[in-house]
Amino acid sequence: MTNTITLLDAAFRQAIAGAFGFDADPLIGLSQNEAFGDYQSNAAMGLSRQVAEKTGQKTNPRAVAEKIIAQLNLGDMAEQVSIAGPGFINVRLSPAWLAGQLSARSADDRIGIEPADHPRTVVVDYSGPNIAKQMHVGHLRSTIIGDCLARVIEFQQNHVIRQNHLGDWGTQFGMLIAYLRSQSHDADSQQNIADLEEFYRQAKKRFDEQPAFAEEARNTVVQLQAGQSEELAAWRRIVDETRRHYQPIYERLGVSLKPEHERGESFYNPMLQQVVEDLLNQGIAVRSEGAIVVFTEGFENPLIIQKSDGGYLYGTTDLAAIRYRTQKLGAARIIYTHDSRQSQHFAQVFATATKAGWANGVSLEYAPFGTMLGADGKPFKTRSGDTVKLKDLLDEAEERAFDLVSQKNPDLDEPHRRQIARAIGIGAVKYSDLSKDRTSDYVFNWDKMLSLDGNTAPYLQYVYARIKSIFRKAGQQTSSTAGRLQLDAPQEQALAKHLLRIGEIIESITRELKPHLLCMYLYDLAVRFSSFYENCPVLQSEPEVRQSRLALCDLTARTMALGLDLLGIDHPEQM
RNA sequence: GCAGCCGUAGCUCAGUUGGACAGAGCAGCGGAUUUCUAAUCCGCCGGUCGCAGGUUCGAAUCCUGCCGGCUGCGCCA
Repeated sequence: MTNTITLLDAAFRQAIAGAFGFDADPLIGLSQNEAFGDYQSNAAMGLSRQVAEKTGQKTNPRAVAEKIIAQLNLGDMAEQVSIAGPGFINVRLSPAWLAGQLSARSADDRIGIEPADHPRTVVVDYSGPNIAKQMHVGHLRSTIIGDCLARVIEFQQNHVIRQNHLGDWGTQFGMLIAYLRSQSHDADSQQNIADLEEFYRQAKKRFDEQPAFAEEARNTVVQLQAGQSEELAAWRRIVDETRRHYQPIYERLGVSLKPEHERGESFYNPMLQQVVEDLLNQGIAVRSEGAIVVFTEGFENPLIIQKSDGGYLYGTTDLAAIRYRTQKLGAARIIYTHDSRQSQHFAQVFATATKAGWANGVSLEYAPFGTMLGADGKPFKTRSGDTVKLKDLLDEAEERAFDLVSQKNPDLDEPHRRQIARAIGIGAVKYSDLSKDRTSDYVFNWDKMLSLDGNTAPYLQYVYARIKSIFRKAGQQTSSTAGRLQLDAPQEQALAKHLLRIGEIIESITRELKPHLLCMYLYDLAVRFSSFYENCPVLQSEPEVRQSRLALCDLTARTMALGLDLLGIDHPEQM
């Protein structure tokens, strides 16, 4: 169903055209203060000048507003349209219209959310763990923000292609493979991820200390990149082992990445030489200080695409990936969810790809995010100053949540408490991250994210569980909630108006790539529902009111469930 | 040095892209419970939007300059 804001936009646009004979943006937005109304148009102030220029007559903004209203036809949508202040036009939606809208949405599988006008193929590049290393907190934001964006854009019925750009190629693997060989680890020996990490440390040390080993490591890279079977087999074992480590973490996190989404750096290896040649042929790349580089406007230092020893760099890989994604995958939009410290790198890569004509008509979008900080305002570390492993973080989240659940609901059996604790603990970690504007750094705080008060995952999950509890008590299926809605209480109207907005939110996230907009929406939904819950008895009401309120509960639950699903957060039936 | 990001209530964060007296949560204070899950709700207190100019009918938002903090910057990714 059409978004309210879109309906108002169309009606006001027509009214402006009718009043003044030209098209203008009605500047429709939510009212900042509900005392004024529900939506407002801010167009009159700006328009008064335009009108004066075109007609040569001075018209004050309030008079402009009056002329717009005279032409405005909102049908049965509005209960009241009024002018306030310098020329704001306030619209208050009518309860009857709201009730009709909600009934229609109630009957719809997508609760009335329209798909994108023009579905596109969208590549989302996120997570990108490093091979032979454990995932740590530094991977968390890319993984969950990227996953949320992929889900939202996919829900809009765009064709989303997830791409996990693994760090699975490069000089470090020569070191590691050479080291493993020297330790005479035979082909069948199974190293777990922690061993690999330790071997890597030792390999690095030996690389720095022993020239002969360094030489061997370099040769091993060459053999690997040339496709020598023995080295390749060793490399595959390392990749497989690392996957055995991160794939369960994805599943535990509720992240939708699967092995089929993996397109690591190694995948682009065969294309790198061609990328460099093409850029040289086009005169975009030049030789400089023995390397092949691309200078981009606004940056002193160039993007290096081939080292003086002939090796390629991650910029080369990123360029090859853009080419692959546009030409082979047919991407119309490519979204990169990566650390904001990469901004310069991506600016240079995008500029180069654009110049080379590899991104014609394709939108290259960088969705950067800030750093996770500890309570001291410095990057989040363990007490001893080490990087926090993602696995340890999730263990602690579940453990803390389990203590809370056990405290609040000691009667449930332990397996059930564990299950709820998983949803709450993981949900809390994800939500505390997703609910902040991704561009800024944010402070990680266990107590706040697990609190049941305030803008937290548990609070949202609690609202969902409460609604489900009502239906359990009611002893009826949600499908029997259909029927006429009546919105008499102010809390019912406030909830209804908010429910109607979900489509607008989804749309703006698709555009702005900001999951926190969904979090704010859901929190507001939870607050409004809680207020409704306090003031409007459901099951004890007269049959008609009861039916109407059950429908409101059902729609709230479905909206909450959808929102949490899009965030990748579980919603247990019971807490 | 060059480039980018940031500075909003004691704390953690919003601020719908230039609109009405700057909003939430937490903490603090005060209320509500024979409840449908109180893991809740309601109220109060709290801000020179880093500072100074400028543009505009109108600025937390745009421009300039300072102050303070973070980040990146040729052969790692």
